[in-house]
Amino acid sequence: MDATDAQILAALDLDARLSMSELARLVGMSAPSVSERVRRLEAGRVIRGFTVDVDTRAIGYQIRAMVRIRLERLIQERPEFVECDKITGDDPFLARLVVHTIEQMDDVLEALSEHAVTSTAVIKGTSVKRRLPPL
Amino acid sequence: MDATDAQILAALDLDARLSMSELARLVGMSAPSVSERVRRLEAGRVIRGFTVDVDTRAIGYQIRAMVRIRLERLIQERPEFVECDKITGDDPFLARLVVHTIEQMDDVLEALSEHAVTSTAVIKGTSVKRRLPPL
DNA sequence: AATGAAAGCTCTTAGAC
DNA sequence: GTCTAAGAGCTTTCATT
Repeated sequence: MDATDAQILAALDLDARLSMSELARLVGMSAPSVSERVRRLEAGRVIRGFTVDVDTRAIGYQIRAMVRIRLERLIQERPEFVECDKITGDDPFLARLVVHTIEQMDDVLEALSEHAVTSTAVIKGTSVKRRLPPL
Repeated sequence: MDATDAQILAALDLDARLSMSELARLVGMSAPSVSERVRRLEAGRVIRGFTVDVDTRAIGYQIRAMVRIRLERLIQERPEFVECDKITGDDPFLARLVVHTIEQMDDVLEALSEHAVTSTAVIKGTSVKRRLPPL
C-alpha cells in the first residue's frame, strides 16, 4: 500500500467501473502496471470486491430502519435485513432493515417480537454517504 | 424494472466489474441490450454508482464502532466516520467509526465529548454482509 | 516493479426488425 | 426494445529495463 495504491482505491471508490486505461491516466502510469496493482490489491484482500450502489427507494423500498435485537438467526433469515453487525451492549446485533411501507415494517417487527425484544430507529435521512477513511 | 433488470442488479452486486458481454451471457441477451439496460438503470437513478469494497482492517483500521450523537457537523468533519444516518430517537445521528487503535477511538470520542454526549458500541463482527433486498 | 508493442477481446454505434 | 455487424478502444501478454 503506497500512495499510488491509495489513489487507485480512492478512484475506484468513486467509480468502480473505471477502465484500467482511465485509471492509468489518473495515476500517471501505464495500463498494465495499474492492472497488476489492482490484481495485487485483490489478492492481498485489501479489495474484497466491487459492488453496485442501488437506491432501494427507487425500487419501491420507501422505509429504512436500524433494529437492535438479541437473536442473529432471525436477521439472517429475513432478506429485508440488508446488513447486520455484532456489537457490544445489551442487544448484541444491530441490523439495517429495508421495507416498502410502515405496515410491512410492523409485520416484520411483530414477527420478530415473538422470539426476541427489538428496539427500532427509523432512518430519516443520510448525513454522510459511505466513504473510505483516510488512506 | 423487470426480471432481467433484477438479474442485472443481482449480478452487479456480486461483481460490479463484470463486462457487458459476461453480463449478457448471464441474462441471455446481447451485449448492446444489456449495456442499454444498465445505462437506463443509471439514468433512472436506480443505480447510484459503482464502488469498491475495501477491507479497512487490511489497511490498518483494526477497530470499528457505531456512535450515536446529537451533532451532525462533528461527524461530517471527521473522516474517520465513514457513514452517518439521521434517525429517530434522542440522539439523532448514528455513525460508523473506523480507527487504527482503541487509543485513537478514545481520542476521537474525547474530542467529540467537548461538544456533545455520545454513546458508542464497538463492532465485534459482521453477521450479515451488505446485500440487496428482494428484487 | 514498470514500460511499450502487439494480439485478442470487448464495447459501442449503426442500421434493421 | 432487441438484434447483428463492424470499427474503435481496451486488456493482457511478453520481452525489456
